[in-house]
Amino acid sequence: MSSDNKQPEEPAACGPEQLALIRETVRKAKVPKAKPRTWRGAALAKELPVARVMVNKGVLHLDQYFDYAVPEELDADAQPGVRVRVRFGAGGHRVREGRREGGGLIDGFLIERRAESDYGGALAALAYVVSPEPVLSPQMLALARAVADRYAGSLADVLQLAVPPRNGRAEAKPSPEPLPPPAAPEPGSWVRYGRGAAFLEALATGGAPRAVWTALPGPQWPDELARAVAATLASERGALVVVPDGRRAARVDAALTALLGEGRHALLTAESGPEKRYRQWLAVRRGSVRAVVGTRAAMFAPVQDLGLVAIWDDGDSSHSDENAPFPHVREVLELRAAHDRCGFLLGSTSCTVEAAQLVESGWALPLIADREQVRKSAPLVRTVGDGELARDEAARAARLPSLAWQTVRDGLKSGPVLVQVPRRGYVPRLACERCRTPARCRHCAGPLEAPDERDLNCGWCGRGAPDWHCVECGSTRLRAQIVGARRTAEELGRAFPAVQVRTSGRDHVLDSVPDRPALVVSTPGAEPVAEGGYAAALLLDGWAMLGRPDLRAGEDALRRWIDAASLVRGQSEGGTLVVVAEPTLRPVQALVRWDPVGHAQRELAERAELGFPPVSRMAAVSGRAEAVAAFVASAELPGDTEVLGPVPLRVTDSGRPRRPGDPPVGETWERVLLRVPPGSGAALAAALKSAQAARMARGGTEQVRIRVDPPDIG
DNA sequence: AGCACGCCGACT
DNA sequence: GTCGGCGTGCTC
Repeated sequence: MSSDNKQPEEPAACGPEQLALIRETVRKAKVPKAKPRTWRGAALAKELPVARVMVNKGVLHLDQYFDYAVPEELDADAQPGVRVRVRFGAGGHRVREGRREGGGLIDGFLIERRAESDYGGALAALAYVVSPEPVLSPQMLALARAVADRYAGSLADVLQLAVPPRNGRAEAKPSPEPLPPPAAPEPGSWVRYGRGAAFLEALATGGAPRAVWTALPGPQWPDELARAVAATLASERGALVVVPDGRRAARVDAALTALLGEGRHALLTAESGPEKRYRQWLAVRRGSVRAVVGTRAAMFAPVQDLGLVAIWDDGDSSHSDENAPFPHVREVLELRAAHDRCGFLLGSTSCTVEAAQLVESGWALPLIADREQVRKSAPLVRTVGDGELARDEAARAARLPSLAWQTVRDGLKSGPVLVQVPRRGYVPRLACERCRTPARCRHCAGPLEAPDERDLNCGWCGRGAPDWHCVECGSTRLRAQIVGARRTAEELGRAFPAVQVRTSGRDHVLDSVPDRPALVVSTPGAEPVAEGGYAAALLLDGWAMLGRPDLRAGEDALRRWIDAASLVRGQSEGGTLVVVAEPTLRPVQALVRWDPVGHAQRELAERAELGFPPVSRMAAVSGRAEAVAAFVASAELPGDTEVLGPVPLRVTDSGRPRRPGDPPVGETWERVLLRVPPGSGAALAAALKSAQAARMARGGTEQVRIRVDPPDIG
């Protein structure tokens, strides 16, 4: 019985639940076009008595709507976008003690009101409207659908990411009155970039410019982002900035407050609790606040009259959502820019291949500074190669080249010195022993792996490579680099006993260090900011970074080096950086020349040649062997799809905690990679989605996971 | 996923 | 005759 329910589940004696009774009698009689039956004793809404509802029931139904009748008493509240609860499930037919039973109450979103339904049967009624707050706007629905399509995922999954859980207390509070738009800001340090001021001007006058911005090293970028936001607000439109972590969100937040004062922007991060977060989200949706800065989940923030979407540091892996269908912030913001016809700004001190592709395709314009500006803000970069290290007797003993010793010693005279060591657990990729060219499969160009000492096979298609030889130099010997950087850092500390050694890493991250001599040992991404800039920096074991079995190894290494190098004083102030890595390698050269864009462009050209993402698009299908095989066979893949594999799915790091997406304990899984040429990505996603839907409809109980743009392809 | 309906074998 | 096995299919 429902008498103890707090929610208005059974609104009235002859409320919607009674309607189901009649439904029993009508059920067998097929009525071709179903106007909702005018059930005895139950008044329906006079206008548009049908509610189309997106039912929140996991993967089961892929993007299917269900029609419900709207009882008269819910007519006013049952507007498009509100949360509703409905009875759903086969149990709904059973009647006991004059009451409809079974078919539990589940959540849904009211998508639209209609005059009639195309469903053949009789409609159940909405149980109740959770709250009249329209949390799902038509634009957000369209965006969520586009994201679901792009990633072969379900709309329900995307909506789960896009609309935060309700909090009644937050909803009851009225949002503050919106402040008037600010005046257009001065360009500030944007003048350092060729078209920087013009970009702001375009935003301020209601335009929708799109740019890939290669930011100069230094602390100005939060202020520059804030000015782009302010310019957009000045045009009476909203703006959204997504950054990788709370630390950087706080910096942009501070810059916005400095520029605009309080009340014009919201900070949406996971750090504030659910109530506060939902309150801010509502303030944004209701139009009280027109600018948002936040982390990943903020990519769906319901900013009204969107004029600008911006992402900072798109190469950072936290821009990839951890939940199905694993959308990436950059891709979602691209979709938003296209849907809302708004401006787009991708900023980074480095450059991803995807960003280079946006420029190359002409979709976005580059915002770059001239070489003179770069020289002013970046340190002097010097390299020590492996060969040099081998020749240097002293270096071999101490495992550190003399140039590095010198640089540290000199640096410590005038300030802190940063030592970047790679994180533990990097599994290096196989490469030619002589020239370090990565070992690739002759058939599909996937990465070669050596599961045991003697066998060599491809990590993508699984074919063996018994007679491998290097395509560049002909050598037949492979090598995998062993890392000893942590120890090197310890030795360094012993070598300078008078100097304080501080560490920053995964477990505890230092925010900043004071401006006095100290050795600061840090893993990539955890580098503290030095108040006056580091006097020098040492980047150790570039090999470990470059040798990771990942398509992005080079790009990631360069990004992390640039991040560290950005904390060092410019070369005009004596800032020096030494990187221990082969100077002939592309990412190393790019660091020396401080040319992340050139690096990404060359990488892009190579990917196009080899048929790698993002030029081609890939999707991974994983599950038990038979399930994967059956799935791939049943999918009507585009004609130009290449099927690579299957290969056994290995969990590389046996000690690491289990993650969602890992196979269930005790099961052995396989993975197939699907690859399509440019232009067929949407067709591939659509094929995968409909194959998955068909499988579900057939009652496929076994798990088959689909991931478009898989992150971990050697 | 649940959950009911349905169409075959051992029981009062 | 009818109780109940779980194979199939539906949920507005």
